[in-house]
Amino acid sequence: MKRSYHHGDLRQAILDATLDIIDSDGLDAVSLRAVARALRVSEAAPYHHFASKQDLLAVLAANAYAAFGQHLAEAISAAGPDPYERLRALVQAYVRYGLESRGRYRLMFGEHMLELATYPAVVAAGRPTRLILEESVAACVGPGRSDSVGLENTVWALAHGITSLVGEAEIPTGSNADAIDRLSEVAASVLIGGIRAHVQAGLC
Amino acid sequence: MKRSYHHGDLRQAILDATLDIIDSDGLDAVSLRAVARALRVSEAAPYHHFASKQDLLAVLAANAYAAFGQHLAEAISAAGPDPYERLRALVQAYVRYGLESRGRYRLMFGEHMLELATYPAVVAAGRPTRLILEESVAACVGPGRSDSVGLENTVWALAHGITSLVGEAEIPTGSNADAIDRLSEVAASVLIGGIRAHVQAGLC
DNA sequence: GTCTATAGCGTGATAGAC
DNA sequence: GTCTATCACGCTATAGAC
Repeated sequence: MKRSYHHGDLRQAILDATLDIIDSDGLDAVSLRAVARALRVSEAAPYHHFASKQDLLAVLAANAYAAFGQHLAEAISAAGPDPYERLRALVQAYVRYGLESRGRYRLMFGEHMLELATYPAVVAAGRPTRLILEESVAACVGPGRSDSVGLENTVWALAHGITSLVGEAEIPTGSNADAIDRLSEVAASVLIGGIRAHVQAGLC
Repeated sequence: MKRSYHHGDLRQAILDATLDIIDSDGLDAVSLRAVARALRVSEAAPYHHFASKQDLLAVLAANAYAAFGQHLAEAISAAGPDPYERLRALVQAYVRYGLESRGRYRLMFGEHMLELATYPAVVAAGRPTRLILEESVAACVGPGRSDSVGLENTVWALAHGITSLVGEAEIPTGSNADAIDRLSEVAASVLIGGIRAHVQAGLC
């Protein structure tokens, strides 16, 4: 019986269906009614598994961090031993992923996160991803340096800024992957040069 | 007669009331019905002056660029003659304004701009603001350099990234203005160091 | 414990009367 | 130029069937 969602299958089916909608039609296309329709279930059914649309998105956002973090970690590993080259690869991979999976990226870092920031589970799930950022920056500035949280946030903000502005078509690239890579490349170079100078000046 | 909106007063009243809502309750609080209620006018009345909510927001977004650009220009002027110090002031002013006027900032650079990017008037209105960015970067790299569009976008992305992440509480600052300024300061320093290195390497 | 049916309310948008 | 319906659709809560 395909539609026997009793015994807990519906919860996972809702998560899967919502992710499908996010990937195919974008984050804004998500509505609990659309999810219910896709699963041929009543409009109220999802509410027995998620108290609100926000709760559902919070779970999905928490899940999404794992895939994102793993993607970044792999890109860093493939970049070799030099910490600055690894940082460059991190920025490049961050932007690429954010634009190729725009729905999921917005799910994790979009404007609705102001409300989702109140979910401890979401915040906790995002921590490993930020740890990758921290480690990447720490590897550049060297051990024993004083806190480099400002640098980490700078790296993050730059990667997020490119992803957002290109994703919103404010920086026009015509979805040209090469143009996006070039922009990431320039940004990463500036970042690396800036961090080098910052470290040499003993500001960190 | 206070409520004689005939003869075109209503259009301006709608623009004013919407901006009031954006400033006081945020961009998400805007609805044409709320605007109509505030003006004690029927729910359908706004539609005779703006074909859709998007059209209304597009007009406001176009208007908002002027104030933002002027704010940035003033901050740059007050920073003295050194182009790098002016760039630092630009970043600082950008982030401050974006967070102090978060509703207006999202109106100009938020996620809904993907749709508004199709409005030629909006794109045109945003150009002067981007010109300020271009000139600020050009003043650093010096005249006669080849195109520095990558650097401009890098500066913009960093400023936008900080504004977004702090605004969405992803980078926690507790609305502490000093913490925000410190972050902008570090980011601007990295940016300046990176651009200097970029220029010295002859990459621009 | 799981799902359906229904209803309340807010929103964007349109048609036709004044 | 404005108003009074009216429709379609979204989120959410509640009552009740199984």
